[in-house]
Amino acid sequence: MSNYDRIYSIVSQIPSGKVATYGQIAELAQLYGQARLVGYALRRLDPRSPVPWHRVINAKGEISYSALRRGNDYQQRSLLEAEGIEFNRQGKIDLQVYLWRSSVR
DNA sequence: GTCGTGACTCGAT
DNA sequence: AATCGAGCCACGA
Repeated sequence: MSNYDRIYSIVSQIPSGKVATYGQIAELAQLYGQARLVGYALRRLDPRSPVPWHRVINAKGEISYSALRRGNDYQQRSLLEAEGIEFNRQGKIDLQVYLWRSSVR
């Protein structure tokens, strides 16, 4: 089982209406300290993949932008809002409210 | 096999 | 509050 497989399976567990950070996913995938790898894995994911990639954000509660995504980041925000997640004035998500607390560990 | 890169994070400026 | 630099290491060319 590759690291990517673990990452995808964990991301798939995030419930609708909640979000998780890259670092959090890394920990759950037993890849502590390798948050970058999580982003790496999601980058090669297709936008129409079954994995809810849009529920993964950075530690600051913001959407991580990348030139390589070309507009998909805007779509991410729409998807999250459609699930009831709110963005504050600075385009940030309140992690205290929306962060996913995984039962597994 | 080597090398550059990065949807990140954290602590220090 | 905004920026910077270093750390992390699997992946793909």
